[in-house]
Amino acid sequence: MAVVQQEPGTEERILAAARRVFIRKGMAGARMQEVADEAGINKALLHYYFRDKQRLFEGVFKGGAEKQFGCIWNSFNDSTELFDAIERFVAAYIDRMLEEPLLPLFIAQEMSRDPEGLRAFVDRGQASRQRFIRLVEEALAAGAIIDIDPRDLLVNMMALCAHPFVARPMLTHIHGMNDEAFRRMMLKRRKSVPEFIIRSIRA
Amino acid sequence: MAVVQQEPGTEERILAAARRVFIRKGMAGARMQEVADEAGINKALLHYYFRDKQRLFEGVFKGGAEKQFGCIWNSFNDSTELFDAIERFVAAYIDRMLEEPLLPLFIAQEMSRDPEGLRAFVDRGQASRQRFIRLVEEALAAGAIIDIDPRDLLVNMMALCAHPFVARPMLTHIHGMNDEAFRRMMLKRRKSVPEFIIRSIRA
DNA sequence: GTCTATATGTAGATAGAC
DNA sequence: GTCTATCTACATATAGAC
Repeated sequence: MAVVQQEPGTEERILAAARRVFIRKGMAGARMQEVADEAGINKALLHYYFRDKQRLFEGVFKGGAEKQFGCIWNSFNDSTELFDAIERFVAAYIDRMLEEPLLPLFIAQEMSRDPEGLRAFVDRGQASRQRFIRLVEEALAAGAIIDIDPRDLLVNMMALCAHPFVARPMLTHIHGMNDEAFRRMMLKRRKSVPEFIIRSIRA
Repeated sequence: MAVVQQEPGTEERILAAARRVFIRKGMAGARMQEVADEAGINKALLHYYFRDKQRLFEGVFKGGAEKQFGCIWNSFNDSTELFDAIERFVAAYIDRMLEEPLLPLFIAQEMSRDPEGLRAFVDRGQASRQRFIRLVEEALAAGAIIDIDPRDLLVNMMALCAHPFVARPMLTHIHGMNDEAFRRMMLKRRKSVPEFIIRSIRA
């Protein structure tokens, strides 16, 4: 069976458009008309493919945890040592979010609106978090780091990665940055954040 | 003129109710009906006091930067030395947000929706940020800290304070915390975060 | 599958009595 | 100043032709 570069079908165009609109405006702010426009169709057809707004939302994000964050959680599987794991995690997180800078704020928003709903995003990473905690315990046993709660450390790592994206409008305004300058700042942080963390926990 | 404990008037009840609803649901998700209900009045009266939703929103948050974040920015004015400033800032930030845990996410959300709108929240802190940067430069000149971009340091401080509130639904679910457990965690971070930062930058 | 046209529901806003 | 009732606008959703 020959695999050719397909024109994206209507359903895929809808999903892609809906994804962009939902992430930009959130569930509450998104408009079916806007999705239809971006997909190059009309509202009726949108409802033909996805009966209502809720189902469209789920169609876009259900089971998508793997695609959204898989590469980030998996970064823990590539490491056998804590400092290396930290470097890889931060790099994976920032690289992923540079592709879709509005994602962190969107996830936070929707988890706050409907805590049950996007739970899949969280549960998926359970195994990887366990693995991370073990790396911390091993580093502690080896005398490589000071005594620190692994969960606190993970919170700090995610905070240092995610916050600049969440607070992006504030930061860009304060420092008079454009999109390109923001990108450069995040690429610098890709190196400086692991250093910041490791300096803090090294024994 | 005797100052007595007044029953809150209608306008104040509206402002308080609107504030709660806006912060809980965001501008897009908030409903005038819900505000009216919480204020114990009807929609018509709401429009009598504030012509439309936009004006109600501005009535609640315009010029409120001082009330929202004043105590946080001012924390820099109490210190003559960097490490002390960091401790006070983190404590002030976390204490303030424990009073109103949804505020960080709300601000991020609305700044993203309308970057011009809540700019006052940002500009207000300009002088305090300058003061902080000077403290960093002095500490650097005194050989107390390693070479670090003061702006990056400030971003890290805000990240470590704000992120747990932004990601609160995720964290509470992952760790199976209730509200009280979350509060305890943040009170612990009130001490551990400054230590984390200072360990990282100390020369 | 895709469209035009329309129905239904809901939220914001106003009119007018008291 | 506060209410009931109503209007208008808009967003979601459906009917039905092609």
